[in-house]
Amino acid sequence: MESSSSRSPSSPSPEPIQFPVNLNCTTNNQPDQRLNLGKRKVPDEMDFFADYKKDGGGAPTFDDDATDLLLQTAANTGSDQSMVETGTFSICDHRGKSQLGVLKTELEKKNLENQQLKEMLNQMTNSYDSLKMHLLTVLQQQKEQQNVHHNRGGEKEGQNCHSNELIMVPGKFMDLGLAVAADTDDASSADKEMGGGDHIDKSPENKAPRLMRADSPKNSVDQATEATIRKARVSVRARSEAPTMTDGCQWRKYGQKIAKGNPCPRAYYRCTMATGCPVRKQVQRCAEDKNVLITTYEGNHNHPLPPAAMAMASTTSSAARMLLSGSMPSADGLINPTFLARTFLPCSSNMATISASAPFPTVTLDLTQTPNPLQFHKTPSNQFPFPFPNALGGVGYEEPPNFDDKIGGNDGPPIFDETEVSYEEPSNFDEEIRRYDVPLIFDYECDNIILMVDYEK
DNA sequence: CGCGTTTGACCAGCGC
DNA sequence: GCGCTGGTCAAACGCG
Repeated sequence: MESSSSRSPSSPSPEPIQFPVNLNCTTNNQPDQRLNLGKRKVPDEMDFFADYKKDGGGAPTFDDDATDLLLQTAANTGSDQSMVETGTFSICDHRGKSQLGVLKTELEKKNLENQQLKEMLNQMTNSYDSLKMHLLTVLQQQKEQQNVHHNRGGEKEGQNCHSNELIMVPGKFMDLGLAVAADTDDASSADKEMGGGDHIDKSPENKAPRLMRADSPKNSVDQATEATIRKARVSVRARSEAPTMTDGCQWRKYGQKIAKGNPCPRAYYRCTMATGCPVRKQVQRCAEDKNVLITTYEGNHNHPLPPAAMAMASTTSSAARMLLSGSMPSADGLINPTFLARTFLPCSSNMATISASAPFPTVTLDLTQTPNPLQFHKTPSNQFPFPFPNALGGVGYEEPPNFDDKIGGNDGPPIFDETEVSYEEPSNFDEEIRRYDVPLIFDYECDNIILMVDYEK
């Protein structure tokens, strides 16, 4: 935050900002770089010196210069050149030897602790993987049972009935999801899915089951979830004085309506970043609180997104995938999406809700109650336990033409180093950050940036 | 002149 | 069948 917020807003050339999400505290932003710690070979180092600097524990008489000198001693074992050059050898000699031992012990302790933490992480990852596989297996079994049921009793009712019946039943979004085309990489099919740019899902064929690939259970479930999410909507509630949310995409207004029960007009936008992009959004102010802007996204982008747009898209798509996945049936019945939301989003337990009463499953992200704006969170790796490529809101994993120049990668989304998150923002990123007071959540395992937008100032 | 917004009309779905 | 409602279209309009 320091590097992004302290920089002059009128800085002509954007420099990479170092988000302080640093697992290993390599402290690039620490003012004192004389330690030259970057040459050390320990990859997963921790800044155990911060303890000394903070509370002086174990070395109460240290000042920073003395600490540096001692560390030089430790780094240059066998050579006293540095100490001689500083002219403080006699002062630090005895204290340095004792402190060197303390530091070595501390280093070993931290390495051991680091190893234990790694083992814990591995165990948690393994448990998560096994749980996920178990869930997918159960889902597949239930799906097969449902297919058998519909084959027996639902044949004369036709395909439309098949999907319509399921549409309103919580926990059966999987079947609803199968009713939509899955080939969204194809812009034309995506457009067709949205009604060819005219009407959304008004043709009966759009509701007919069209895709049931006999892939592995995992693929089948993932595809179904993916399709469901394409169908789903994500509603974002945020406080804003602006007429619309700036989410990084380009939108064209194509309609406005006064909806029932809300005196504020509802505006309809479609994405204009690419021809034929099926993504729509609706913007409406809350009837109860005019300061609250409700933005509802629908559809998938068929084009690459700029980083700023990817952030918002990641938020919506992640929420959709998480909560819709949580709405799928489990062995013990319906998994409570609120439970999942509070499990995976503990910092925002009241933020995410899901509605199955609407024609489409709708996820609502309430960002008007963000507890800690401007606070960076290091999320657990299982915060969003499902992959979310190109899901709702469209996290396009294709780079824009100049994406490589900005991110520095050739394949896929921006890759964040596990030990140091570095990211070069677009030219207006600082402005966006300040404008929205955006705290960032990094899901480092998924290489995902999640913008939690709090418009309230 | 091109592009985006506004706004009334139109259409489809749904409930009664 | 009718009316209500949500969603979209498209002509008119404004702006740079």
